[in-house]
This record gives sequence, structure tokens and C-alpha cells, in this order.
Amino acid sequence: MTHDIKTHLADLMRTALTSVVPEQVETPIILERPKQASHGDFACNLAMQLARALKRNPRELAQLLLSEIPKSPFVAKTEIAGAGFINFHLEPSAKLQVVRGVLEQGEAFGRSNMGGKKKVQVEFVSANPTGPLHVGHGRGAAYGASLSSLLAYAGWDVTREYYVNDAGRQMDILAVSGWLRYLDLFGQTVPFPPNGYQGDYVRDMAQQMKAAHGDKFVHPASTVLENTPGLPEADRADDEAKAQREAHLDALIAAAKKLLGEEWAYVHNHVLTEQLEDCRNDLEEFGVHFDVWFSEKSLFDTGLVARCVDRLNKAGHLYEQNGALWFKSTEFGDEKDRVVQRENGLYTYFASDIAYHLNKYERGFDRVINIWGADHHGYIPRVKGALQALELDPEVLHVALVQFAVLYRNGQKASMSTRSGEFVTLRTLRAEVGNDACRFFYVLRKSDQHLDFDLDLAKSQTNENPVYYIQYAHARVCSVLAQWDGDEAVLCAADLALLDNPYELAVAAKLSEFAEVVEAAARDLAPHMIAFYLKDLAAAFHSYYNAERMLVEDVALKNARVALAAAVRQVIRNGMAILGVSCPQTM
RNA sequence: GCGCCCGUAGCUCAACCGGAUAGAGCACCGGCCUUCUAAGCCGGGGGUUGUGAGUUCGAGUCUCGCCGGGCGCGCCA
Repeated sequence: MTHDIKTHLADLMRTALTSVVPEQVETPIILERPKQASHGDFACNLAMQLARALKRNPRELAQLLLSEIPKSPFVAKTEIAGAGFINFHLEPSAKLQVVRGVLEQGEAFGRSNMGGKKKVQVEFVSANPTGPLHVGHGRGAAYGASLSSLLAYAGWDVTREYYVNDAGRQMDILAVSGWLRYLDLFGQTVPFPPNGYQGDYVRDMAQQMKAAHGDKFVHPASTVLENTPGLPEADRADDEAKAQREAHLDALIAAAKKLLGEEWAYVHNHVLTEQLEDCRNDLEEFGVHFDVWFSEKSLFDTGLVARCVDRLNKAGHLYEQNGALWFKSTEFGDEKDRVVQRENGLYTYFASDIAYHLNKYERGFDRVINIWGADHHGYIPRVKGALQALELDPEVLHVALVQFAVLYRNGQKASMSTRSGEFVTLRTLRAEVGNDACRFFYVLRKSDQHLDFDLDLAKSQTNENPVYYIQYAHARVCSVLAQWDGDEAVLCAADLALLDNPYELAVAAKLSEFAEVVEAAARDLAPHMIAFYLKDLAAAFHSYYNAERMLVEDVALKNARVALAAAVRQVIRNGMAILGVSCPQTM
């Protein structure tokens, strides 16, 4: 029981509460770690909480509670301070026993069962496979992966999922873009639509198709352009010109489908597989793994979209207007009703997304977490509304919004448009900054904060990146252990009572916070709390390292200090594993 | 115009369900390597938490107004 001193103190407070004010026994006991060392190791504000309900003086209540707190071998002193805080000062032995706990539990230290093995799905990235991932996707990837690891560490049964938008117009645009580049290779040059995908990777795919199939898909440029409205002047930005460009692109897609016939499916499938594979490799290299790659197209193939719309219709949540089928999302708090089936008979993205969420619920997750770019926030009410209409509990779904990472190069905002082909890819970023620094940098701030990613700074200040600060602490411990050259098994039996200087007690106190940080971070879906904790832990260790020598003559003291260092190394490893950052032995 | 998010040191960001004197890093100034890795440590200056009210024992945190910034408001995804 003593591995969790906080629970022990809460029990003591509960006992005191029961004897002082039995009728308020349900009041939650809150114990926090004071910022100031003189305020002890834990502080309880129970007296102040009760003061409100009982309309009594908080310091008087604190005095009553204090006299009823049972004696404990772990508590050195209790006192009343400030407006009515009860401060606990622990015995050094109580602060130090965490070291043995860390060494005995190893990588399991800090794990929690707060998730109770309940099933949670985390869906993230889910970028359209229409081109390379960029730095914005990288943030969602790093956040989702860290959050998933964090939840698993906190006792959830986590499924990591990527929703593949393999149906719909964007994929058609990519396919036709590839085909036009392919035609170009055979001298059948069609003016490339400005709203097509312009990146070099599209030309690469065209080369691949040429290499594999020769001129099999070639048609005269004139035939391709036959039924298109043509493009407006390039510098026109009015609505009419925009509409014409879209219509032109759609006509090109229609022409491609008609001319290629069965072969259209090949071209479509080729560009999809290529991009998805590229994306998967990119993420794997980044240390981001998925358990499930869920196909949007499968929702249509299995008829779930149609069944879903039918179910909403039968329940009276749909109506027809202007030839389209609308969902009454306003009945569930949305700003306006939304189309699920267009006038032309095609389902909207919203329709397949409703089906996708129905599928998620049917798979029996206790909790569903969607990680979306913050620009999708307006989409939440309609999805939750659809869930309610399907008589599903909308509280099961939690949407975590991630603000975009805006990349700065040479002090200027870099373009993020996928179609313009001018974006900085995640690959480029990883190559320039390194995977570890990338992963850490991305989760070093709250996900709902804008992230200014200054590429030049990240490159030039590589040595000053906080990730190295933590890795360095780990490497230093490794070095000490190597020179100590003993059997680590004996460290569990070290006489920890010999650790009595303030640096050592401060490091031990940090270690004992880890489990609490994990739970708080999991509760708030905030992996950045792990990153900040690790910085603090590393700082406490670096201070200690500079102040005291560990490999001293006295064997008992040496073993105790090495045990403390080994515990630091273990907790850094556990925390860095959650963040997906490596811990090199040497630097 | 309506809705959501954000505003904390010169810069980038923390602050555990509302707690005690709001903290780090970078930058700036001054110290520490014949001793376990100086990618480190120690010390210093730097703030009316955008602004004005309210709620209460207590507000960076909750409520409302205003100012400033981002995003959204398609039969796009």
C-alpha cells in the first residue's frame, strides 16, 4: 500500500473527516503537491471546501480535522497554513521508498488501471491519400500516437485506426491528375487543370504506369478535351471562373472514365495504393503504427451507408428538398440541416461518416476518440446529432481538436496547400530535424494551441531542443551505471536511508509524481504533460549530478545513489516510450 | 453577421477539478570543467496573466461585455 502515499494520506483525511463531520463524509479529498517546498509534500484544502457548506471558519475546521488525523509512520509533521490548508511533511523514508518501487516494477512503474481494460478507439491522421503527408498531418500523427500509448499505459485497451477516404471526388481528381501526366509522356498534352494535384509525385506515378503498361491508357488529347467547358483565364478569381474550373475538372474525370472504361479502375487503384503505401511507410518511420486501416469505400460496398440513411429515414429524421435528402440536424442543436444524399443520387461525405460512426459503435468500443484538425470543429454537432438520431449515446464519442501546425521558413509562412505542391512534407521535416525531435516538439504544447513550427530554428537549434536535455540525463545515468559496473539486482536492496541531501529527496519526490502525471495526462488527453514532467525530472537529476558524486568510496552510499540514478533512468524510459522518443545510451 | 478556439516575461510555452509569493526554455548579464558526459550546473534582471466588471474565503483558471488573432458557416472532404 505504501507505494501510493497519496492514497494513504487521503485515507487519513477521510478518517478525520468522518469523525469531525460525518454528514459531509462524501466530500472529495483533494491532495496536491505545493509549489513551495516549505508547504510540505502534500497539501489538503478540505477545510476550505467544508467551510463553504458548513458556513464555518476554515482554520477552525482545519484545527478540528488536524486533531483527528490518525498517526502514521510515514508522516513527519502536519500543520495548518494559509487560509486553512493542512500540509503534510513526509518522513524521508516515505519519500525514498519510491526508488525501490521503480526498480522492482521496471517498465510497469507508473502504469495505471484507471482505464479498467475498457475498449477505446483512437482515430487519427486519416489524411486523404492524395499526396504526401505534410507537417500539419505530422502533428496529428504525433499527438494521436502519444495519446494512444498514454491511454494504453493508463489501462485502456486501445485500437489505433486510420480512416481511408478511398471513395469520392478527391481520389478521382488524383487519378485523373496522374492520367493527364501519363498522357503528357506520350505527347498527348492536355493543359493541366490548376485544381488538379500538381506535385512531382503525380508525375512519378505516371512514369510508373508507363513503365508497367506502355501506351495502354493513351487517348488523343483532343478526345479528352472534347466535352469540357475549357479553362477561364488563369488570373481570374471570381466565382464564375472558379465554378468553371471545377466543371472543367469534373468533365475531365468523366472523359477519363468514359475513355478508359474498365481501365479507369486500374488507374484509380494504382494512385490510391501508391499514395497509401507511401503514407504508411512515412508513418512507420515516424514510429506511428495503426491497428486498423478502415476503408470508406467498404462502407458503400457492404451497403452500410444505404442502411444507415434508410434507418434515419424510417425514424423520421430525413426530408426531401430540391431533389436532395436532408438530415434534420437542427433538431439536435446544429446550425442548419445537412444533405446526406445529393440531387444526383450520390451520398455526401457526411452520409458515409455517419455510417462509419455507426460501425464504430457496433464494434463495441466503450469510448471513441476522433482526432480532427481544428478546422473541422463545425462538423461536430452534425455527427453527434446523427448519433442521437440513431439512438446512440453521443457521450461515447469525444472529438479532440488539434490546431494546425504552421510552418515558417526564412521567417515566412510556408504554403500548406496540397494541390499547389508547394508544401513541406513530413518526410522533409523528419530528415531535417530528426524523428525524436519531431515527435517531442509536436507534443510539447497543448494540442489545442496553434503551433508555430519554425523550420530554420528547429534545424539550427537542434542541440538546444529539449528532447536532448532529457536524453542527455538518460545517457548520463547509463554512463554512471557502466562505470559502476555492478549487478543491478543488488540495487533493490540498497539502503535508501543514506540518501538524505536535498537533491536526492527532490529527485525522489519527482519520481513519485510520475504515476499521478500519467493519470492526469490520460484524463485530460494531454500527452504534453508527460513531456513537461520529463523535463522537470531531468532537471532535478542534472542538478543532483552536478552537486554530488555518485561513485563514491563508501559502498553502501554508492549503491544507494546508483539505485536512485537507475530509477531515474527507468522513469525517463517509461515516459519517453509513451511519447515515442528514443533513449540513446550515449550521446 | 453568427458559432467554436485562443490571448500569460522580448520570443516559444507551462501552471495538476478554482488554491498559498504565476513557472520553465530561448535570448541577455555574471560565475563553474586536473574528479562519474559542460547537449550540463549555479546566480541575476525581466509580469497590472489583452481589457472592464461579476461570482467567493480565494480567479491565469468560472460568468458577461469589449479589444485583438485563428478557424468554421458547401448538394466539398
